[in-house]
Amino acid sequence: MPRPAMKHVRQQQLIDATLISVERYGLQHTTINTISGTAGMSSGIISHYFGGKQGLIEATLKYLLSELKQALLIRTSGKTLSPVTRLSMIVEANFTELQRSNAVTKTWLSFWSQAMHDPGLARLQHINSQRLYSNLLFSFKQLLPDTAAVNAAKQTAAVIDGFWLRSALSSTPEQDFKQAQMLSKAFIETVILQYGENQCRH
Amino acid sequence: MPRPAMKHVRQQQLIDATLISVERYGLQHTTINTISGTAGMSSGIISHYFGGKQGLIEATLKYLLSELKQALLIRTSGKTLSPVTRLSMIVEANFTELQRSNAVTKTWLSFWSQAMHDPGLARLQHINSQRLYSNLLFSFKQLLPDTAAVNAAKQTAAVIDGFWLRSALSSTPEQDFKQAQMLSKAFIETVILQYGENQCRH
DNA sequence: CGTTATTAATTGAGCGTTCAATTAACAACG
DNA sequence: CGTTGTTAATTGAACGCTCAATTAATAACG
Repeated sequence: MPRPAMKHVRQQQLIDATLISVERYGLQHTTINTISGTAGMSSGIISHYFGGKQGLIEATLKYLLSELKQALLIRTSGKTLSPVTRLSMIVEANFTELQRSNAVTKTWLSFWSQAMHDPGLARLQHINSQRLYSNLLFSFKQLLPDTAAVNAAKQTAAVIDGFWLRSALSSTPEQDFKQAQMLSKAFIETVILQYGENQCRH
Repeated sequence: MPRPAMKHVRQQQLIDATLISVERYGLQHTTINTISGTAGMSSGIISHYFGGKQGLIEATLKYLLSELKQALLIRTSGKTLSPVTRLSMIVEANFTELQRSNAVTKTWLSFWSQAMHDPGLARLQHINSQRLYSNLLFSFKQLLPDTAAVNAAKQTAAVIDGFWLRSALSSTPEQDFKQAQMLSKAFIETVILQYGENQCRH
């Protein structure tokens, strides 16, 4: 059955199966058997398409990173948005349904803890962390003086990641994620408003 | 060598060795051999004192939780502090030298990802998360109306956890932690000040 | 000498990787 | 249109390794 398109399909199926397996068993107890079993294939296929378990793990992380990137692009590219609206879009991109899903939250957390000991994963994690900051900074600079914009961007990045983390670990993730999104946007308003107030008094 | 005090000492030595091992190899590659080797003992001792590897892991997490609790108590108990000062103390307690150390950041992250699949660890994590929020809420309620205080406490908890996470994963943790502490306090000032401004206009 | 503390060796389950064998699809050819 | 050769896709058993737990032996006290 030599089908050239098969490779692409199989790889995505295995990535999906990895997410499901991590959701069910955690990364620690995810084995090539739990993954290949979930995908309805045999264990050998993983080494064949990804060179080994580690290769599949990294491919899965890259997939999540690209999904996060696209979530923002869909909301912004081609459109002309006000800085405040664009900041809202950044928040929303980080709280999409996919990002809130159990499978993905568990996977992100597992990857983060692994990233501290794996230079390859650390690099990917760092790129992602920087991207959030850069995106925020771009919009804040259109609203605030540079120094204030830098601080606002750093604080907002922390708020988003912090809310995301606390929601993911919460016993009621659904409602916590929803409120997290609101409070993140409220936080941005506060930061901007605060500067306006200060300016009145100076 | 039956020394009654030995038990206590050995247990703490093994907990310390666990932290060192997690720092060096990550929780994933931390084995009873890397721990007992670091402690200068043999592997069997872990089962003897903790019933197994998992028991030692949980004891180590409990140790970190108690250290975090004490860091705040030392800064507040017995003293009469203004609400704003107390909020500063809460921030500082979450960014102590111990909490910033490589061994501890790696350990926390590993535990968090495990907590999503281990009810025992999840319970401990949840208690800790709630404690930060409760502590913040207590002081904010002395400064703001209830609704505003609740939101401020949630946002501040997210800021602290978010900054902590981003600093821990940063390639320059030292300076990032330092700035994180500053910007966390700055946010608290902003929230309080912001409310004062609003009141003038209403 | 009995008790407790500790070690060192052993066990057995679980894991990722490898690879020879199998299957399925297409292509070339008569 | 059927036969055959070729190639890619896939399987799953076998292998070697790692690790947590167990065990029995040793050492240090009272």
